[in-house]
Amino acid sequence: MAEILQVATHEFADKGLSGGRIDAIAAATRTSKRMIYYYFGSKDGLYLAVLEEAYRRMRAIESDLNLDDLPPAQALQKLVEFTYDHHRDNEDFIRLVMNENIQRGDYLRQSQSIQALNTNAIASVKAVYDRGVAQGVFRAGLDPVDIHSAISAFTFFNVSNRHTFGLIFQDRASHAKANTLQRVHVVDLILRFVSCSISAEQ
Amino acid sequence: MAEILQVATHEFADKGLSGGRIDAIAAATRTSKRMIYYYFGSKDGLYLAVLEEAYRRMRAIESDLNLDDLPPAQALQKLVEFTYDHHRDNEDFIRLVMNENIQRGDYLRQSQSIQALNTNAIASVKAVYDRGVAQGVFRAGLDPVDIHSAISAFTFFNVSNRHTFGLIFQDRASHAKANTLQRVHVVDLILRFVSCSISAEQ
DNA sequence: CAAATAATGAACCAACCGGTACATTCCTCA
DNA sequence: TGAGGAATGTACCGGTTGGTTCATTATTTG
Repeated sequence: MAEILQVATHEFADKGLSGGRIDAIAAATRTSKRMIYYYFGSKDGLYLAVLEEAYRRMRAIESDLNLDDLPPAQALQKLVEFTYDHHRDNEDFIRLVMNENIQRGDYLRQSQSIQALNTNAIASVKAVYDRGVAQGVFRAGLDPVDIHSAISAFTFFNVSNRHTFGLIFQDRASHAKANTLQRVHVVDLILRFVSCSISAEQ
Repeated sequence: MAEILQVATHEFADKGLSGGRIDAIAAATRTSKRMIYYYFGSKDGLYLAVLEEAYRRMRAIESDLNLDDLPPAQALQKLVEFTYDHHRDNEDFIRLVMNENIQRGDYLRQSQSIQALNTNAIASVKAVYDRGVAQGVFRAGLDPVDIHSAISAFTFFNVSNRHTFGLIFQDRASHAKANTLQRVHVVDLILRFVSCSISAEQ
């Protein structure tokens, strides 16, 4: 059953929900199509299980970073770098989320178990941010959710739009650079965003 | 034929390539399925035509902003705001691009006509950025492509991940705020990124 | 006008694919 | 050992869907 989930994760991440084929999943498993329906009931049921499992695994890894041991700026940097690497190395997850957005979040909405997940992520950001504000290195008045959004936006986009972005700029990027925004730049962007000293906005 | 393209754009943006139905498109048109195949040959052919048309329309709108008339910082701000609004108001285009990324850019790659498009966008950014550096308000050493990437990442993500992001944080955002990163913040992020004075990076 | 070509309609098809019926085997436990 | 449920293999089905066949009607063009 774990094998089914694993194969199905890859199939759905690869082809999307409507593009993914139950027969293909069955063929790549040591079990049969019959078993998939026995355990998961329907294609949608399987997809939902895949989605939940992917989010669950994501959270599990994301939890322990021990950011409290570092000064705020370095903690934030570490968080960004971790998120960057993690997204880059888990393309299947990214693609599942993309697909879910194409479905307008219909399946995610069905799953009660996922909703509360990212509250932890926000809590981490908030802790670091508050500490930074208290120490006078971060400017006050920002919403931790916005900081989290910013981090996600970059690291997610970097992976999700790899193909179209890479294609459009491939001529310029004939050099080794991977067509995407480099990690240092993302770190830089975020740190500058929360940083205190800056010229007048607007 | 323009009508077919329009309806097909919506269908593919809505359901994706494999999820979109030729019959549905035909039904929503005043022509017939027979005509779709007469003009576009196949489902893939229609999809490709939709993709090319969407990119073409995108470029057409994007071209004239007259950024040269403004001081660098304001020009950049205007560019960001325009991109933000434009992405937000053209969800169909965003969804098509998402879908194309799920297909790993296979269809975009087939189209020679699209490749050169965003060179203009880069040129705009580069002009503003260079001017800013010359005037001492932007720091030197950045690649215009990275600035463009950053702008795209935010404005695109804001629309593309609306659903999953909104769901996860919906409890927090019971207030009017639309769950996504606000425009002011995106402007702020980008301006801070290119701005000169800032505490030590790292 | 005639010939050729573009445009169109209606019914049809074969493959695909999610899902199921039915029978069988395996495992658990008293 | 035997009863009952869990697990599984095989073969099949019926609706869907991309795509087509054949015939017909406009429309252009020499």
